[in-house]
Amino acid sequence: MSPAVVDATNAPRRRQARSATTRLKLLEAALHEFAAHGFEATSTRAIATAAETQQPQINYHFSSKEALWRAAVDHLFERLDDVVLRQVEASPPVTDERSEFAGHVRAFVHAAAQLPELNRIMVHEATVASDRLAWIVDRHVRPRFEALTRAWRALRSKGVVADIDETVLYYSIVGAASLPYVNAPEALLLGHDTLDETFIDRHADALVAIFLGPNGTDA
Amino acid sequence: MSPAVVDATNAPRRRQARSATTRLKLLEAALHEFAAHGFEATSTRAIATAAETQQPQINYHFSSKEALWRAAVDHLFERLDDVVLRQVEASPPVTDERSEFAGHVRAFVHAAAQLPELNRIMVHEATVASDRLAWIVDRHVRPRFEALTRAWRALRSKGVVADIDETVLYYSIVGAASLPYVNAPEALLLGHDTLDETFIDRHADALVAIFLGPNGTDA
DNA sequence: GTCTATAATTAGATAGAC
DNA sequence: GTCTATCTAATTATAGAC
Repeated sequence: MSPAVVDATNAPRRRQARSATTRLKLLEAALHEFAAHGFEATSTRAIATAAETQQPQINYHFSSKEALWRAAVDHLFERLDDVVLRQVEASPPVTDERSEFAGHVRAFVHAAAQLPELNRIMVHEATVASDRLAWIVDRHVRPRFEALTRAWRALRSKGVVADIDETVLYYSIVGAASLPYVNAPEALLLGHDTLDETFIDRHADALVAIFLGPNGTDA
Repeated sequence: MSPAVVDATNAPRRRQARSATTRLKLLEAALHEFAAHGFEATSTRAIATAAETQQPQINYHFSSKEALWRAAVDHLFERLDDVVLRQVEASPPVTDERSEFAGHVRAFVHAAAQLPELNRIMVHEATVASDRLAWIVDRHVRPRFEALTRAWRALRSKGVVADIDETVLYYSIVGAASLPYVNAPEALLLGHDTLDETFIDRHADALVAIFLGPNGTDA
């Protein structure tokens, strides 16, 4: 093939590849900025600069700032499921429901540390009612809330865990598991690196022991 | 006294009283708005409107938006100490260190529910390093962090509580105690009113049981 | 001290060249 | 698809009348 023909056939492909790259870089930059500052306080210019592109690219690829936010949140929850699944699969197989629950608590602690953006975006949004909050709760939070509370109810009715209300338990576990990573910049100022692997392991061990008793991992 | 004399002596006093009222209304409105939206996303116009005054009053009374934020945060931590002290004094007297710690956990849960603005402002600020975060950590967080970790170390060295790292414990307690109230609008969408008194009591009971064992309140 | 008017920046979104 | 230039609206802070 002559160079002219090669150009004619490959140039569109290269453009498509670059477009996909721009889109992904915008998503990643948006996650980081929205998690750090919240939706309103994040400027589309700051996101574009972090993504090494121009501000109007946001409207071209996502039509609006809010559409970019929703795409970034969807992307983030996909990654959460990946991380949790990988963690659960990497742990030794479990025989009973209580150690299965313990495994999920451990997995969620590691995911919260690995994806601090998730719980940061949640607390930025959850402090006031809004269309964005209603959207994220309907689409992502409620199914997870119901899965966790259902599992806890099952353990509770069998009498193998403490007699604690499921909503109390949900918020206590999520709050205890996420705050060290949501507030990592604060912890650093206090002289503690919560993103250190040994901290994360101690944290996961402590939460399993606290919420499921000293033998949380065994039968 | 003639009306003219009364006016001459009382008008300045009335103006001072109105000034103090404007200042206080701005402080309260600022707390509510900053807690809901975070510093950058809160407009001084919204604060002034909520305080039923004009936007330039903020610069007159506090010189800048950031100075208002600092005054509001100082005001908030004063109220936290009030609420915690009142709670601790209202509970039955304690005989040992473990039940004293349990009383403080209970008091903090009630304070977190009564002053959701406190932990909302903390999470809005703590997700990224900034001058405001450094200020609030140095002035308000560090002394409280050190008091709690010191008390836990004492209990731990006596072997009367679980063997959990003090930094892990601090963030787990604060996270578990505050999230239901920080995220109260989210919980409402899930169908749970976390600001209901019976929820708060169940929550406080659960945290004491979880972190201090089933006999947290006894010797 | 309170209030209106406004100055100086910055925001999200769009037009149009390439 | 990418990029520059720009429109409209909203921001914090200030000037000055009362």
